[in-house]
Amino acid sequence: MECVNLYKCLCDGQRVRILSLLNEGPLCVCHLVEILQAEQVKVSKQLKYMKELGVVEGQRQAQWMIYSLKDPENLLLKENLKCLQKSSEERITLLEDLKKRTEIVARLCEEEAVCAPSIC
Amino acid sequence: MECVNLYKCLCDGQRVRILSLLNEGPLCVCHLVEILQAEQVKVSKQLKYMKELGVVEGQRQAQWMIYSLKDPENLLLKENLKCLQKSSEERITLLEDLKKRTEIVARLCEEEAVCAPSIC
DNA sequence: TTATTATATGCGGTTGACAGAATATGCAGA
DNA sequence: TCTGCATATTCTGTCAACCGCATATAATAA
Repeated sequence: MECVNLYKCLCDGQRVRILSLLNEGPLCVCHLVEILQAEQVKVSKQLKYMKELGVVEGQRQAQWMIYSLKDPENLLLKENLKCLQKSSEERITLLEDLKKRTEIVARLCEEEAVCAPSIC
Repeated sequence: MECVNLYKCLCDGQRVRILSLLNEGPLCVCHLVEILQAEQVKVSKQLKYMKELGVVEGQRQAQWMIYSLKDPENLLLKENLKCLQKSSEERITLLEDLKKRTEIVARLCEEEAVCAPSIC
């Protein structure tokens, strides 16, 4: 993946939040929508945009789409997320997102939800 | 400066090269043009773009404009440049640019050029 | 003043990104 | 098969970004 493509993703606040979430592990669209409190269409379009840039990838699991980072080891992405989560104006939002994610994942595992195997 | 603005700068190869150069210290437009082997108009426009985003700033020195990073200590920028210079596809280009810069700066100091005080 | 060098701006056109609204697809269960 | 849920795509319009070209400004030197 070209670095420039990664930066194209990072230059939008909502995409940063999505990447920060996916950095912790795969998630399906409906949970992203829930965490970000955004419209489904918008989230879906952001994911498509990042997919075309080779930054994320999606995998169908029954009627859900599970998205994940294409290269979870990508140093450039990880460094940026670390930086952003530490000291930016976005810090609070990103940390709250991660907290919500933890709750959702716990809930899914407990309920043994259909999409759980890919996420937990 | 908002992080998003920095990423907007980084998502273009030529701007990355300019930032990598300015990270070593101020430079005037004509030397950027020389190093990047690009048209003056284009470089000037890139600088204007980054100036409006609050990432670089310019200062007139006689008939030259000396550009520099607005916040030379910005961690996010420095980390990204370090990453890019180390392990990316752009590595070779960036390092060659820095080499050319060293030569130019040495030349300017030796010649005691008018713009030297701001650069050396 | 005029000429020269360095740099910036304005204009027309093209492409890219994003929004809102509507519609389509894919899958599962009855 | 029909229904419902989750997700994606298409369309239209708008605004941002970028290009090439021409021109303007700013400072200096002659």
